[in-house]
Amino acid sequence: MGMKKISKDELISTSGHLFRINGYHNTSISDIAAECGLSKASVYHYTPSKHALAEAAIKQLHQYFKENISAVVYQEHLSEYDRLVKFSDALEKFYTQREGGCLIGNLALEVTDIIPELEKLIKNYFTDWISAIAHLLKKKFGHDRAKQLAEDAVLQFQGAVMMRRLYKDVAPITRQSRKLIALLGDDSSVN
Amino acid sequence: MGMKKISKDELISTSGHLFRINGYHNTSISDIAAECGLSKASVYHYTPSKHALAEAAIKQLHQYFKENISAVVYQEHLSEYDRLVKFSDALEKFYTQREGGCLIGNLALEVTDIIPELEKLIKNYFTDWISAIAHLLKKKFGHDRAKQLAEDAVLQFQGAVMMRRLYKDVAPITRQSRKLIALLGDDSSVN
Amino acid sequence: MGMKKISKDELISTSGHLFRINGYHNTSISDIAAECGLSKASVYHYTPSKHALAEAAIKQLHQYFKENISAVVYQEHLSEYDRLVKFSDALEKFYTQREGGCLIGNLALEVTDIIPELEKLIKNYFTDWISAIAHLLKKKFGHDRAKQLAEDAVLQFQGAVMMRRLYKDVAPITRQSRKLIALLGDDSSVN
Amino acid sequence: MGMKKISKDELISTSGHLFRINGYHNTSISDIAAECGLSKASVYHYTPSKHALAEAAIKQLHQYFKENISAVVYQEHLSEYDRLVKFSDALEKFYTQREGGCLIGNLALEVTDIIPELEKLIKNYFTDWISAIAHLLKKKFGHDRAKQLAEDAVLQFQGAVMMRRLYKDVAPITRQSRKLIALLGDDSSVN
DNA sequence: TATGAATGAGGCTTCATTCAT
DNA sequence: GATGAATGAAGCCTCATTCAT
Repeated sequence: MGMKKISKDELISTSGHLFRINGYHNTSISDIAAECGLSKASVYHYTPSKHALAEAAIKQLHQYFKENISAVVYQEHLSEYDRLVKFSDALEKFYTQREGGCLIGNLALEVTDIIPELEKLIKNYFTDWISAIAHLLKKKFGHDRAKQLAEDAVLQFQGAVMMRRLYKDVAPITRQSRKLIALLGDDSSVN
Repeated sequence: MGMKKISKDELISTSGHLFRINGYHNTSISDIAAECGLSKASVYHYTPSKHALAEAAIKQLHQYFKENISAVVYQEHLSEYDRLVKFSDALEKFYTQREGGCLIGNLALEVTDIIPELEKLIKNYFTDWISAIAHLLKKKFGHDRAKQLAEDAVLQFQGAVMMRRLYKDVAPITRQSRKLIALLGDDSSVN
Repeated sequence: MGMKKISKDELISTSGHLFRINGYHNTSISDIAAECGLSKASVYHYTPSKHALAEAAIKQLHQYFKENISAVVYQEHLSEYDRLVKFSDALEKFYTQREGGCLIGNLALEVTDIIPELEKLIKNYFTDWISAIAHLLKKKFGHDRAKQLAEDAVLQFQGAVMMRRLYKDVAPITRQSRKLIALLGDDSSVN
Repeated sequence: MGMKKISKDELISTSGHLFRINGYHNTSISDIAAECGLSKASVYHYTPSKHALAEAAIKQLHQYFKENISAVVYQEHLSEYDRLVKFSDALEKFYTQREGGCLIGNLALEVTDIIPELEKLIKNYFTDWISAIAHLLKKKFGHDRAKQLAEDAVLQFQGAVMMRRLYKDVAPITRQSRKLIALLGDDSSVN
């Protein structure tokens, strides 16, 4: 009883996982503890509260997003189009792989009113996401329109992720990915 | 104490309202009772359980949707375009007026795993919605493509509604409405 | 299930009893429930919190004090001396009968820092007590000195009650009662 | 983390300090550890339990009392009166300086039932205190009356210390000190 | 129909304590 | 000696639900 069973990072990602799949309220500290092979009390060795766990999970995911998904966007040696493709693919893969939708989107709906501190974090995440896309669209569409298109792209992914959860079908996600890429594609028919 | 006469319908819509604004888990029978001017125990004269209340709220909203929003779609004496405009406007108004997002979308995320009976109901709702839109797009786009476009439209509204909740800005909703209409619009440029 | 097992007043006095005997922290809601023949959850049918129970117990005791102990003090048709005797006897009887000391004195030490709302209530109680005694001493000693003597009398009772708890001997209480009466007695030797 | 070397004595006096200010139940081992710059686990290198800490704190204070406060009482080369003045002054200073009342008095109320071993220790402390005072009063008042007066003096200090805690005013303490001295004062009038 | 009373189950959190390093 | 990790037990409180009136 002194050998680490898990790291704080693992606790947070496990919590995030459960929150995403089952929802915040529907995930008890007991569930988290069980999933981690810890006792309930031990969870509190790593975190002061369930709220804090949600907060940490959001931050962790945001960090992951920055490092593994949106980073390409700022690799200025690549063409905007290439960057958009890479970004979009990464996003698609990300949401295609994990069931249960988008942790942050889900938490946005479920706990924003209950844990006001999270609102800012959640907005930060989406704002970053929108900015990343807008950054690539700016040259072609101008600042304002790029912003709008980016916002729409994000909201489409969120909607797609919800549909995927409901219908167990990843097609909508793939489709939004293609629509995003098409924004910088030659021309033609995609809407 | 209250002696307020309320109808079952009012109870259900009040429940739906609270579920939408505060979430399912974050709305207690007590909250519902208080909002209706009833005692907690009295709520159980109208419904056998909280689950049932969620179920009823979904059905009620679905019904409302059919009667007040999607009905136009099948008024075959109007042009597809006119019907789409009316439908889209109704939808926009619907989501623009009520804060807290989409009851059914929210419930989809929060209670689908916990009350399996609801999954079918929720799917029915979205399927109806998709069908309604697809019905209008069929002639122009063909069955399959219409279905896809309709699904995308729905998912865009859902995403927009989430954004609106987060950023307190209805613009995204309005935008999705216009995009939907543009699908049958004369020419080009909207994506 | 539906027949009253206890009244709110009984719950409060039972709580007060246990707080006085065992202390606030050392009395659990479980203990209170058991003593009342209720389940833990049922306690919350009558009170919103343990804090509130302490608050209510203080108020209840204060009320009892006003109605049954300090009331005599203001029966202006009696001589000051007679009133002091009656008051002092009542006080002696009160503290002699119940083990565990003074609820309010105990709570003053244990929860004042933890439930700041209680501080005012506790002060109110002691201030009333002091005022009652001072009211009787005023004529003989003048306002300021009467106040001091009254404060000392109160503090002596509190100290006596603590000693009684420790040594299981009521003599100190009886002694303080006599000393208080002697303040308006003929003259002589009591200090 | 802290690596602060502290002695067992410091741990005990810090514990006593916290117990006095915040109460026994309201002071956690964590609090004590933090105040000492130790980790929670390290506290257990100095003491086997929280109970033992309370016990040690009482003994430590008792020892302090004997060495620094009551010692004068037995310096038979001084007059009783002079010794009483010195004793009383020391006591007044002692209780005036430290907020939170009397550790031992507080513990008497809060943990006597929960840690029966402490009862004897607490009685010992007060018995020593009473004996010290009685020792000085014996000649003038006779053994029995001296004992009573001493007990009353102690109980008055305890009451005063409680009042001081509640009203943040040291006057009552000072007053009891003067009353004690007056017992051997030349003449009359103090009660 | 309406509701006050009651409750089992469960949720979050704290805490004293142990133990391997 | 010092401490991070872990935990059983317990505490406060909420909640959906039942039932007698």
